[in-house]
Amino acid sequence: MDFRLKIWLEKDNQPVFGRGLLCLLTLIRQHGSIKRAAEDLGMSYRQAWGNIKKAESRLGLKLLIKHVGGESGGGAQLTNEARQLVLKYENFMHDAEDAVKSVYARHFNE
Amino acid sequence: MDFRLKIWLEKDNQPVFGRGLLCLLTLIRQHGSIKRAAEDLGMSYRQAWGNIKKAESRLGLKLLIKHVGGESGGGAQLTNEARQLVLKYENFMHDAEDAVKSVYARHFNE
DNA sequence: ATGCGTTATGCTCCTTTGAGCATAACGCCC
DNA sequence: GGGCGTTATGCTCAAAGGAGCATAACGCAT
Repeated sequence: MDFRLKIWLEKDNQPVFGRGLLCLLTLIRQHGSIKRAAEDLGMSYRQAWGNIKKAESRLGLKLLIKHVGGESGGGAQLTNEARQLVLKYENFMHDAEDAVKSVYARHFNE
Repeated sequence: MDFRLKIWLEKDNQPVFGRGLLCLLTLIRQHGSIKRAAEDLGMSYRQAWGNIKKAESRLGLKLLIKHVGGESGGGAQLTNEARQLVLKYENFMHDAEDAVKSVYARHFNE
């Protein structure tokens, strides 16, 4: 017996940031490209792009600075707001998981 | 900005108990009937019954003692194992929510 | 025997969600 | 100008999950 946990941020009762975006933005930061980040996650570019757009719309802020055409074909970089959000959510999720883990141990491992 | 949280128990990497079953079993206990519990939750009897059956199969134990026919047409009662599981999960979830709530406050409310 | 209310179960329909295809636009490089 | 790689976006298809309908079986009450 084990437990699982999902945590995400909401704004106006709509989901705006969860583990999916965390992974996506982290990889975009590494690669400088939405396309390659999506491939790394095994998800379609189509979905990655749509998720980001929806989150941006709900949050009311830009997460990515994107440029199309040029030397490498184009690319994407995280805005300052996106970097801050990634950091905040990452720390929050990590601490939350630890907290729940200890609560679980207290309730289930005797 | 706010957060949301989902917690459930797993066995062999398969979900076996979450908020849905908690509500369902609690209402079955009150009403003595799967049908009326499902109606109270606004879900179909079909789904309620299927969820319970699947959980029983994955857990490898009976959650309900059911009888069909008779005075009131039939009914269902929780087994001892079900009552224990409900209690354990309820306490675990409650404490986990409190814990995450305080983690959230620490990270987001300054 | 008939009726009633509940459990038990299959089947069809609808909605959601993601996958994948097809383009278009763009800007560097040759 | 042609090719390449990336962003941008619409469309179609398949898979999953829930809703709801249609029965069947059962056992008490009348």
